[in-house]
Amino acid sequence: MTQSTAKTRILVSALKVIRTKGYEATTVDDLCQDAGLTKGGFFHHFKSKQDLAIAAADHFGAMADSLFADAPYQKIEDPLFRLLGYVDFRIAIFKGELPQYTCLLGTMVQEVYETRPAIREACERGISEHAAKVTKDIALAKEYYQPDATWSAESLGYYTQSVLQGSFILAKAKGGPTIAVECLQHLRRYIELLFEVPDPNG
Amino acid sequence: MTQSTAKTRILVSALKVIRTKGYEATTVDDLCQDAGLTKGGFFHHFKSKQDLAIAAADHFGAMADSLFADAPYQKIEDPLFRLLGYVDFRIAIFKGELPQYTCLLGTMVQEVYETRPAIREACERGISEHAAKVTKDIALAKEYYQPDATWSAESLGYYTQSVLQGSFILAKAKGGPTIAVECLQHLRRYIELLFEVPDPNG
DNA sequence: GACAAGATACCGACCAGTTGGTATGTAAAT
DNA sequence: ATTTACATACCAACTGGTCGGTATCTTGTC
Repeated sequence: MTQSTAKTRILVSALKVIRTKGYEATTVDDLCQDAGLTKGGFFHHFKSKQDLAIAAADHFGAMADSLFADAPYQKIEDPLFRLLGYVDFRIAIFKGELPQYTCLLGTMVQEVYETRPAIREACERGISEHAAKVTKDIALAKEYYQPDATWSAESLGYYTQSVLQGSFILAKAKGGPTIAVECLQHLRRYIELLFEVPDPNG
Repeated sequence: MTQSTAKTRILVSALKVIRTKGYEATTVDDLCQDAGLTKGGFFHHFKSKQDLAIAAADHFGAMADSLFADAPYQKIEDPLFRLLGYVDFRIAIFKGELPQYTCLLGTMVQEVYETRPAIREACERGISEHAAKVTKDIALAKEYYQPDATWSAESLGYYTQSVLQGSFILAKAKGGPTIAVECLQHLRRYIELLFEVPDPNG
C-alpha cells in the first residue's frame, strides 16, 4: 500500500540524507541520486530546495505522529505511566542507527533558523505539535497527581523535547547513543521525582 | 592587550558567522568579509576551511573556559550551590543575543558528525571538557550530600549539557529564549530534587 | 646602528568544479 | 488533447582553493 511515487521517494531520501549531512550540505543531486530520478523530476515536484525542506519537515512530523500514535505505550491508561512509557519508548528507539533516531527538525532548525525563516517555521511547528502531545499527558497526570505543583505542564513538555534534542547532539558528538540514553534516564528520574513515583528499589 | 591580529579576527568572525548560519552555509568569503581581509590572507593562516573550523572549535572552548572560570559563582564554596550557581549563570547568559548564547560546538557537530570526522572530534573534545568541569563539582557535591546515589556524577554532568544543547535548539526554533530558560529552570529543580535541597517556599 | 636576507602577513586575480535552477522534450495517463 | 510525470541538456553564479606578487617585520652580521 506504501505508494512509491517519485515525490514520496524524494521525501524519504530527504529524511535520510538531511539527517546525516544537514540541510546546506545536502545537494539536490544527492537527493535525486538517492531517490533515483533526475533533477528535472525533482523540480517538477518541488519548486525549490527550500520548498522540499518544508515538505520534508511536514512529512517528518507526520511520520513521527503515527510512530508514537501506534506505539504500545499508548495503551497504558494512567497518564503518568503513559508519560514514562513515552520516555522508555524513546530510549528504545536509540537502539537503532544514529541517523534514524535523530530529529530532522532539530537538525535543520539549528542551521537555518536565521537564514531561512520559512524552514524555521516548519520545524517549529513540528516540534511544538509533538511537544503538545506530550504535554497533554503531562497535564492529565499533573491534574491527577500534582494539581498544586508550581511548574506548568507545557514547560515540562518542552523540557522533554529539550533533553531529547540535546541527547541527539551528544550522540552525534560521541558517535553513539550510550550517553544519550543515560540522559533520558535522568529525564525519567526527574519525572518520577516530580510525581513522587515510589522507588521500585525500596 | 587584546591583539587584533588577522588570525584572531578570523576566529572571532567564525564564532559569530558559523553560530548563525552553520558550518556549511558559511563561506570563506563570508569570513573574509566579516574579518576584513581577503582570501589570500585567510588561506595563509588556515590551510582549509575545515582547518579553520577545528581552530574555531578550540578557540570557542578556550573562550568558554575563561568565561566560566572567571564567573562570580565560582566563589561559592559549597559545591552543590556552586553547581546551582552554574545553572543560574547559564540562565543569565540567555538574556543576551541569540547567536551569542548559542554553542558553536553543538551547532557544528550536528551538521558534520558524519561528513567531517576531524571537526566532530574537535567538537566532542570541547563539549566533553566542559562537561568534565561541571562533573567535577557534581562529584564533590555527590560525595558530600548523596554518596549512595545510584546515578553517576559524569552522567549528570553530560545531562546538564544535554539540556543546554536542547534548549539552544528550542530557542532557535522559537526565535527567543523564553522556553529555553524554563528548561534550565527544570534542570535546576531536578538537581535540587536529586540533592534534596530544601524548598525555599516551605 | 646599518643593512642584507629571509621569513611572515597579506593582497587580488584566477581556476576548476559544483550548485540551484531552467528550458525543452516526450511518453503515459486522464 | 491536455495535463502530469518525468528525462536531458544546459547555465549563470558561486565555491573552496591556488598562485604570484608585495609590504612589513625579524634576524644575524658587520
